[in-house]
Amino acid sequence: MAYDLDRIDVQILRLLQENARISNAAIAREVGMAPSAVLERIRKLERRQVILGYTAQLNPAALGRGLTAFTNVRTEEAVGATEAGEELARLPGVQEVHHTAGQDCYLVKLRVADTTALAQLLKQFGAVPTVRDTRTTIVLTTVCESNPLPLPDLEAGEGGRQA
Amino acid sequence: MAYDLDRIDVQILRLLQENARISNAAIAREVGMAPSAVLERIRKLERRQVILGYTAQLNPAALGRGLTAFTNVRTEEAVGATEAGEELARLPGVQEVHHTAGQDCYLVKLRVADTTALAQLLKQFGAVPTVRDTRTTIVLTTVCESNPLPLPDLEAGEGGRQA
DNA sequence: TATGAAATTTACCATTT
DNA sequence: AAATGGTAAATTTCATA
Repeated sequence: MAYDLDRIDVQILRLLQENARISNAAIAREVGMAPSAVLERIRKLERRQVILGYTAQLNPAALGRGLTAFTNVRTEEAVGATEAGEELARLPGVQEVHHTAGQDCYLVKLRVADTTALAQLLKQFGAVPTVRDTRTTIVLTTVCESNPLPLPDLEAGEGGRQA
Repeated sequence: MAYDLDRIDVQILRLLQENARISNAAIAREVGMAPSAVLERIRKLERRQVILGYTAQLNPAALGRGLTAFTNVRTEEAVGATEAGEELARLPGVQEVHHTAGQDCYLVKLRVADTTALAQLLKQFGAVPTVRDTRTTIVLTTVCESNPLPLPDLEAGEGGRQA
């Protein structure tokens, strides 16, 4: 159930991960197939949610969100509940919310303009029910973000055909 | 210098962030402009690095990387140095590397298959010069990832025309 | 910077193998 | 599943405003 991808699927994924705006025809040339066949594979990958979507990577600093931070949010939620996390995720500037093992904690990735905006956002965190406290780590420099996901390198099939 | 974007640029960015594979023509229809004008704006946004690229969002679990973790890596580097971070960033499975304030620390986002693969990757971290120790937090569930970056809502210009 | 027209390329769909 | 072929649509360049 995990992945029934063949070599061509992986090639297509690699190309799309590298440049999501590449044309179908260009993909077809790269993989040595007819464009219609490539299109059908892409549609299938989308349908099976191997591809979740396509997005432009925007420069946060150019858009007035030059400050990145990670905040650990401790809550008093029941075990396994994620209501607080979902509420945090709705606040503008919150980019990721992960529920972590260890303490009853969320790890939240933030994009804000400056420390003033950070303070305002953290204040909003405090207003979310069950939030007990927060601990924030400010990012000084980002060495790398959005490294590509390593793709399996298959010689041929991988277990079988695709559905 | 930060952003000389007008309302139409922001509209274009919003559409591309939502679906990077949207056609030029569709963008043009949405913003009420000729496709050629939209194309030129996109090229300019790319040139000015407001748009950094376009990427497919892939499902890590479907690609055999169902385990997400964040690792704090403490190093003995000189202040401001990022060689260790750059080396960490080259290891397959490392998706982000941020240099953080507070301790001499990197915060690293990982995508691995399972705890065995995690152990192997952390062992590689230990082999990087100046790395002193690591502390890893495992993600149980991800409430949200890749929330869109909030875009400025401009009524008209914002300071002036674009370069 | 925007438009509109023209040439090229692409996407899409029905059909065949 | 993949290729083919035909039509509509989109991309891109360029002249012009």
